[in-house]
Amino acid sequence: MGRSPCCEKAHTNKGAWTKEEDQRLVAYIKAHGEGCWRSLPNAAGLLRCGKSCRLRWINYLRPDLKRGNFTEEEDKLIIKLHQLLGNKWSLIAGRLPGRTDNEIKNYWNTHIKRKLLASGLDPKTHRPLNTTATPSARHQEHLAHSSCSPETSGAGHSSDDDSASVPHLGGIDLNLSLRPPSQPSSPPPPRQEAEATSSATAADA
DNA sequence: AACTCCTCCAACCGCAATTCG
DNA sequence: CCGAATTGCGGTTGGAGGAGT
Repeated sequence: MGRSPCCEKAHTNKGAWTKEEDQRLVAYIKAHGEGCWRSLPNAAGLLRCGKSCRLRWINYLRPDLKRGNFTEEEDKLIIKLHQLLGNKWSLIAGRLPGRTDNEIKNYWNTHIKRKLLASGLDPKTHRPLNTTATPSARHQEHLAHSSCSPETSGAGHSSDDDSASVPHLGGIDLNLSLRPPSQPSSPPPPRQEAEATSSATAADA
């Protein structure tokens, strides 16, 4: 139809963002607000596709981003939320003010995953690993060494049978109005779920 | 001191969901 | 109501920096 396609424009930059690009993007969004990513690059004088601009803003330039190390509480919260929601990073991020889905995803893959592995838990299921099925002993050993703090082995869990129970994190109110993924009672209304999350997010800010 | 391997983070890619003409 | 365009999400990759040999 009359609409032009997303980001197949001839000259769009890729790769790392320059300071100038960042400045342009920030300045534009400050002046005009978020949204309309499709037309933003043109309007802001950026040779990027809208997708790229959105990602850069969400993950890096937004002023309300926390950035920096995750606290022990955030750590536990992520584990618990992942236990409930699975790889729904955007939902998890919705419960962690100042954190982005990408950041949490990275943090999960680099730190938490191995933390769980080191303590003998399957990061996917949050259940004890079948030690006989160890795929790579060397890797495992590596993981065990690298980021295994003393309290790790007991960190976010008590036993396997609590894997589905709603957490009672010390001091952290999850306030989840979400269903665990293992509840197929109704066909997925995905985006609404996200909204419910974000509205709940305000509560723990 | 130089080289190699490993880790981490930012960004890209493709797909699914939602919105709009 | 249908189909195309746009947005958002999750998985994956590439490169920079650091640690170890």
